[in-house]
Amino acid sequence: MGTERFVAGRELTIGRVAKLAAVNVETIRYYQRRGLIDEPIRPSRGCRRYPAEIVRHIRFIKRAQALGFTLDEVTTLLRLERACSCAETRSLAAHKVDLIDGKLKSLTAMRVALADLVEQCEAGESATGCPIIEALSQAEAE
Amino acid sequence: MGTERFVAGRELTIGRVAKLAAVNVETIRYYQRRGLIDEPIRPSRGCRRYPAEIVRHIRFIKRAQALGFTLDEVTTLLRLERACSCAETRSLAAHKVDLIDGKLKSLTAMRVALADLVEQCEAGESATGCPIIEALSQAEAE
DNA sequence: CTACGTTCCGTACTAAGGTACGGAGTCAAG
DNA sequence: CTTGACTCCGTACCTTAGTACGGAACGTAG
Repeated sequence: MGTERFVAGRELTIGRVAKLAAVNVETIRYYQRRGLIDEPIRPSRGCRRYPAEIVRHIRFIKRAQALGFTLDEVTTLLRLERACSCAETRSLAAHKVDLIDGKLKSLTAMRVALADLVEQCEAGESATGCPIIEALSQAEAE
Repeated sequence: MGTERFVAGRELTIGRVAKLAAVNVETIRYYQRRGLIDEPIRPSRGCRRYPAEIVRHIRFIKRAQALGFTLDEVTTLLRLERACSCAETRSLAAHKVDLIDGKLKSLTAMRVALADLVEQCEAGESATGCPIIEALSQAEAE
């Protein structure tokens, strides 16, 4: 059964970190490989022990992702955090807002077009066939 | 008269199809592998000849993609087209609209959160550090 | 006939963000 | 000491929608 023993200094095993941060163990290893989180000093023999802080770190990454940042951008964000570069951080975030606006625009257009088709289809307005299929089949539409 | 043995000019090489449909030759081969377009009967020796119709087919696929359908869904769409299943098609499209709505919602939330942070950052409201970094670092935010 | 351009075909690679696997090593309880 | 869970590590695989590559066969203009 459970074999976790907490040594002085609240050091965690990777499994415990994974549980606390609600991610997969493999994800943590992946983040280490990508340089997103520090790899703790590994005893020449034995398992790594992580400081409790690492959990906060992983949650930082996850929150950034939830805001639409890629892991590459998170890497930058972490660098900026260390450098206390507020202006650069802001510019990165502002750029991200622009990207999101672009996505919103095209997604909205998509939504309108598709919802229109569904509505036409429901209204049975077409004499010849399914309006959705017809729209897709149009030679020059767009 | 010439070198074309059958119905002059109606049959196309893959390269011509690609040009007419504005896609890569490899894309056509890829669609064939995925079963999205019919593979023309290949002469035991020699290159395949495509009916002009295939171009309309590929454009159908591209338009469906532009509306947010994945290629798997396009496969279904093509099946529904053949089966003339208007109701099923509509249900697929309606489901897609719902998915898009979900994406729009989360993207909008993302946009609001990020734009707020950028604004706070510009206003220099934080005494302690970059509001963006701070927000990401919050232990229990959200 | 020859040269050059296409086509054919399988395989491998791309991005992004992980997940899965297998064998060996480690750890702590009983 | 044994057992069983956990960890380590590299590598392979997943998704989606293609793109790239390389050698061989084809096909057509000159």
